[in-house]
Amino acid sequence: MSDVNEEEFLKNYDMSKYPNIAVTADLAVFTIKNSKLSLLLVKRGGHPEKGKWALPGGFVNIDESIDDAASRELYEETNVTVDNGYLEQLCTIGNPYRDKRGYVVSVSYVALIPRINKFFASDDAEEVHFFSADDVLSDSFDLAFDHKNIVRKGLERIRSKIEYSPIAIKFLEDDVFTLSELRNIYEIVWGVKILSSNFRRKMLSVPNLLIPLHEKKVSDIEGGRSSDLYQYDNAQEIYPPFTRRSLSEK
Amino acid sequence: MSDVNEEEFLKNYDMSKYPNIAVTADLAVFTIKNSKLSLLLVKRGGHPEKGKWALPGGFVNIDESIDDAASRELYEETNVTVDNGYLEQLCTIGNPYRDKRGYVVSVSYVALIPRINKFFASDDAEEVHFFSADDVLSDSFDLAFDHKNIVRKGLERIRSKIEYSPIAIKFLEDDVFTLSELRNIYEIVWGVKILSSNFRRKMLSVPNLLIPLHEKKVSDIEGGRSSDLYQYDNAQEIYPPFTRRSLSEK
DNA sequence: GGAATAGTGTCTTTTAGACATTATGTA
DNA sequence: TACATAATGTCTAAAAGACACTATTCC
Repeated sequence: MSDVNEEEFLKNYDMSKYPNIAVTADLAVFTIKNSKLSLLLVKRGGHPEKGKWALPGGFVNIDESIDDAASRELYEETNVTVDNGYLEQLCTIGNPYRDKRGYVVSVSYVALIPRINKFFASDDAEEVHFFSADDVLSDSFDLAFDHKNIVRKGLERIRSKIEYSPIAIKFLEDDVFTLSELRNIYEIVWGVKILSSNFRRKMLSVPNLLIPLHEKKVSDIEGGRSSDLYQYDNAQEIYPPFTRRSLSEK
Repeated sequence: MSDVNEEEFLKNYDMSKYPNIAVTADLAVFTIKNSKLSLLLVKRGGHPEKGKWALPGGFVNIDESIDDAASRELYEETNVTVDNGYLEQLCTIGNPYRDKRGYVVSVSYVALIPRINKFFASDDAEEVHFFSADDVLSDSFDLAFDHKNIVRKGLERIRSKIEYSPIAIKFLEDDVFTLSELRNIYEIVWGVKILSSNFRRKMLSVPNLLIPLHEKKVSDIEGGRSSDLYQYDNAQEIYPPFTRRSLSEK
């Protein structure tokens, strides 16, 4: 091989010599809806897997990062944004068999968002809906491609990550909240009952996790003592973690 | 749009309409060498970034999964296999700027292998070498592409994962080992000193982690009481985790 | 007052940090 | 015997599980 420099090498470089691989960004977007952990799905409007429910997502463009593609595709298909939520990469699946169109790599993400009402289908999506995560993972629910595996993995990611990271707060609809509301998130995500006194002690013992506002929540429809309000401070971790291992089933 | 069925749709499907994106599998392969956590790097034999040290890896073929490509590329470039080690996906980076050749997505992996002597450069690699992980991450060490970010992330993945997963054992060269040898792995990976009595109590308290062989290790070069030998059983997790937070610097 | 939920206090168990003591090998 | 490391035991502290009890709020 002749001793070309890098500039020369790049000038004649032919990217098309590589296999024809397309890349999608797909998102498992979770929220709490009707006291259930729920997942945002879109009904596919086009082939393949037409008419099946699938994770929102789509092909990465040549001029954007995969992370950017994830946000864009979510917004284009469902009009949902993760501005007040949490978004992290989950895993990447790539093999010749998962998509009949050809070799399609899926880079998947997990998102946590507060419950919202402003979502509606557009672009390729024929319909958009939040489903109970349990329902989606049941045998009778048919998801497009290998998206059920991604959902399973995403769910486990969330269930384990709220143990040591304060991201459960991202499910809350207001930045001012009560300990009961936060505890409720944990109970729903884990499907367990948590003793409120122990939960309180734990959360308040984490450095820089919660700021007490010394205000009471204005009474809801419920009977019972009104609760103190808190705000998220800036803790990046919950240490020691708040584990779910020894909690009893709900 | 006419109402074609899926078969018809796929027959005329043109994958080349998607952006020209290439996918690589790249590996951060760690081992313990000279009592240091070390990382396997290859010196790039071709453009771009020619002559720089880089993670082993390469382009995914059209007929293989990304996971398979990772193992294959590692073997082709370095003749290293992870048969007795551990391999997991780390993260995926994709944007238009990270590779001058074009849009190249890197799917990265972390591997843990016992110390080996049987590695040598082949294929694109001009040279193969294990470097101290600390050296690689120092400012003065120049790595190709954004591989330093991957190394940083891989190192943190390992340091946190050995807390709650028994993968530290994958660093050991023999499937029969002493508690001191295992403790030594933790001390090196975390850069801390661990009290042997507490380490012993912890490890032996994890259900199904270690099988005592009721044999002594045949004396090494050291003076001191000879130690009991153990084997890994089948525990998939260390719970409660063995945390590094309160350990003192080495 | 009764029901429901919030908040406080306390007892106990589990787990881990620190370190003393004993055991067993080599030089 | 001196020394080094392994193994055991013990004291203490941190953290969490369980639960009793008090405080508010709505009806």
